[in-house]
Amino acid sequence: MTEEKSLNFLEEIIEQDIENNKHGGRVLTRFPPEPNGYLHIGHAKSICLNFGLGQKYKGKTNLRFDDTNPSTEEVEYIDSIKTDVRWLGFQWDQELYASDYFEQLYSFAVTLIKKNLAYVDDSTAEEIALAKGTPTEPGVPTHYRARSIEENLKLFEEMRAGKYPDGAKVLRAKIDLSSPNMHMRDPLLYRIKHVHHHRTNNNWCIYPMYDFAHGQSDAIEKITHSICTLEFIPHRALYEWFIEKLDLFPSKQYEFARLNMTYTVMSKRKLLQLVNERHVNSWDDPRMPTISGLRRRGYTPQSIRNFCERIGVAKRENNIDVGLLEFCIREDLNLSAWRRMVVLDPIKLIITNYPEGKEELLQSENNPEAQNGDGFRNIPFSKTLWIEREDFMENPPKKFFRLGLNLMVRLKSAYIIKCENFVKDEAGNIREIHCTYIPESKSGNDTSGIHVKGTIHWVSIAHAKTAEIRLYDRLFQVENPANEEGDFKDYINPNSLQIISKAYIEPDLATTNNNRPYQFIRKGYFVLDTDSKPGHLIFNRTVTLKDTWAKVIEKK
RNA sequence: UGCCCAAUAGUAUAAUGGUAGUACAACUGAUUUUGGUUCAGUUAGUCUAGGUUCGAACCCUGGUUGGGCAACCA
Repeated sequence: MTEEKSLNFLEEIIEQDIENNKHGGRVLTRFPPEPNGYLHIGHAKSICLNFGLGQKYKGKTNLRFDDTNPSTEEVEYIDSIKTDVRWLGFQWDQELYASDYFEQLYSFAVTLIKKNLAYVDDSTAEEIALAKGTPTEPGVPTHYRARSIEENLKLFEEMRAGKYPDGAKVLRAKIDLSSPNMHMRDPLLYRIKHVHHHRTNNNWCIYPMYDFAHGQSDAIEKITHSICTLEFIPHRALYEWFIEKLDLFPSKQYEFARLNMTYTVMSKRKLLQLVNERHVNSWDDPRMPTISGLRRRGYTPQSIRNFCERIGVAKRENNIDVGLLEFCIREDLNLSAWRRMVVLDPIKLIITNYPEGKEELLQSENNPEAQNGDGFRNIPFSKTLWIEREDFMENPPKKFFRLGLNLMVRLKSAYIIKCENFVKDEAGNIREIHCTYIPESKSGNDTSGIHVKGTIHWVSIAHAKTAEIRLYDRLFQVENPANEEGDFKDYINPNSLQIISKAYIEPDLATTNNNRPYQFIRKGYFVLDTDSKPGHLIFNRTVTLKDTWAKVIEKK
């Protein structure tokens, strides 16, 4: 295989396996979420990895819900996970559930008991934890470890039959209480939980633990490459132990480093806290790193897939610059977003030599980056306009290519104007800017011979419509909130959401009613929010444009 | 003071015993009716000490640093 791009370590393993005709060259991966929360950008990395490997090596990928803990899992999460995976652009081969295998897993457990490799332990959770020892001291057996096979068989059956209350007994593997790997010190296989399960209802009151369910589920499905995150490395020995002792299909587990990203948190627990404690409005709040949040924010599946491709895959702990994600969405939107003019912070501009009552319809391209231009729309022009307050300065610094006394700029798709005067109120605030325009400088038909450095956006006051605009910024003020002293929530950015209730938009934009991304010229990329209604448009800012001028100003 | 994993520019990620490369970020400049885009360029890296070798980011040993492991969570 002659690839220009180098392979990541998983691709290397798979290509070697294919070369050695392992599993007849077959590749089958799986994405195994637990349905107890919403998917986030870190899951996107795993999804792109698993489905991507399946595609690349002409294999398949299953979606398997790891639903072995009914006390935290809900159908709501299953639906959102399926929606998010599909939205990202992936198609699973089979939709499966670990709970589909409960009967089979039970018989696996019986097999282990019969081989004297598992036993029922009546100790409490605390007693078991204590008897396990510590990483530096070996564990000791509880006296239940010596139970006979017959007794274990009987007790385990009674556990299933519901004879015992929650916590009364557990089934444990009998491995090695002095293993340096804590996970091999007689790990728990089954616990009693008299809880309704969203798929098996009340059929079961004992549920398998992750370690006893995951690997066997992989084996049952004949998964060839079971890819998980680094924290499961110590579980691998157990994973292989079960497969060996039960003589199952030899699925192999491989581990990669999970995604971390600057200025956000990624653990389900922390995200749940942000929602429950109302630091954000919902799981799909556009400030959340959840897939649903990113979607609502205006991120495209393509941009997220590109991001996951660019960050790579390795075994090293990482903290990816959120700037890379922002680069990926700008890159994508630059090619597709229609340009529109919107004034967020308005100030009135009067063109003194433009006839009162005159109107012109000016043409402007929807997207200068699209090969064919993607068409045009008309924009009404008149004597009085809204422009951005920050595009005028009373005392402009050098290289300020915008408006100031006697300075000239072009009004995008319209005329070149020159600032002649401005009006202040008693408080000293600038209320109006007075300009003259140059009739020969009309866009597309400019015979004036004048060249100006700056171009600014505008909206005709008489024709402007309004919309609510929600400006988002990073949710946290520090790069790695989870690693800071104290509570991560102390580092929440108080200005992560700024609402502009009344921005002026060009009339064409007021008719939008779809998910099309827009670039508000010179301001950023925006998309209609799900709260938006025909009479009350709401736009979310997906990301700002790169702003080198802001950087220059900041330095001064 | 046990076991396991990792260590390459600011952030990620390649180079698999033979020229340390790519992307983002940063910085210059050109182009531009978006201070956007595009284009050209610059800065900047092998944790450390030994060893093997003609030759080491890569192999070996010790150390250092970071991370993980003792849930009836996954």
